[in-house]
Amino acid sequence: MNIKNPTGTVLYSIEQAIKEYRKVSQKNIDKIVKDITIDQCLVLIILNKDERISQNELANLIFKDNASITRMIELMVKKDYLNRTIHKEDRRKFNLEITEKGKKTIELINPIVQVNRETALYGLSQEEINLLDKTLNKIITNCKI
Amino acid sequence: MNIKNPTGTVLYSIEQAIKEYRKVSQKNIDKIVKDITIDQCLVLIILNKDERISQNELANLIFKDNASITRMIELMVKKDYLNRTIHKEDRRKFNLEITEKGKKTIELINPIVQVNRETALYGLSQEEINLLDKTLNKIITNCKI
DNA sequence: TATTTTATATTGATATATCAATTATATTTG
DNA sequence: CAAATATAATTGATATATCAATATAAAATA
Repeated sequence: MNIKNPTGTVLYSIEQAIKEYRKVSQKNIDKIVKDITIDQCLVLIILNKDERISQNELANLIFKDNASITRMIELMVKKDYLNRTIHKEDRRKFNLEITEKGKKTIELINPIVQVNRETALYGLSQEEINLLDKTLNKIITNCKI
Repeated sequence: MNIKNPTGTVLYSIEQAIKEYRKVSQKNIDKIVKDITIDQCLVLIILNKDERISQNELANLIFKDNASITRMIELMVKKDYLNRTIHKEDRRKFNLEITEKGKKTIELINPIVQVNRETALYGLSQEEINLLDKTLNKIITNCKI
């Protein structure tokens, strides 16, 4: 176990890993796009795959509260990354549409995201990654019960 | 790889694991102590081991910004978990002292923290945990470079 | 159909995260 | 020793996290 771990559990290492990853990722994004966070990037990337996704689903996908998503999207609309229009079939919902600026931004950040992931996982074998994922999912299941 | 992973990388699972762990941990703490967060608990636990620690060091240990620590401690003083006095040798620093209420709280939360960790790691072998820690530390090192 | 329940999203309050600028004190260096 | 530099912590501004309460619309049910 790591010396610099004041709790002595691997759960601390999990937190540390994700924090370091987020830090380096944000730093690399900042070099290319000035006014976007990694979570906002993730929103763009997810919407780019399927624009019909609701704010609710989006919140679940990126582990955020509905309230947080509301405010994130507000900002992203203000910064012209997204358009928001009322959903015709279900008037409680909204359509989230990626703007031209949003699309260009996705093009810019896609390679960075790739590099970030490769950087973080450098030197890990596929087997090691699979095992990591498997163990983490055990923990996720344990915590959900 | 997990179906419910929109990014397709294990880094998403890392984030998910720590979020679920924090959620269940906070829920269990709430049952016993009303007005404390898991990060504030961690502050108490760390200070309980060594009260001579500075705010700076504390921030690094729990992956927070100096500014965040300042405000967290402010609150913890207000809620009577900590006392804060000026450091005599270095007048830029402060002594952080756990109050009686803080000490009682530590007694209350210690068993919960244990249970939380056991819950999260239930069914994992020691070997599996060691490997997890090792892999995570590779990622941490990769991101720090 | 009217009422109740559920789902989607917003708002308000408060805490935390992050960055940059600032204050105060210590340490280093010329 | 004086000036420059470094360190510890705070403050301000803005974004995000979280919880509870609310508004609105849709779906279920009596």
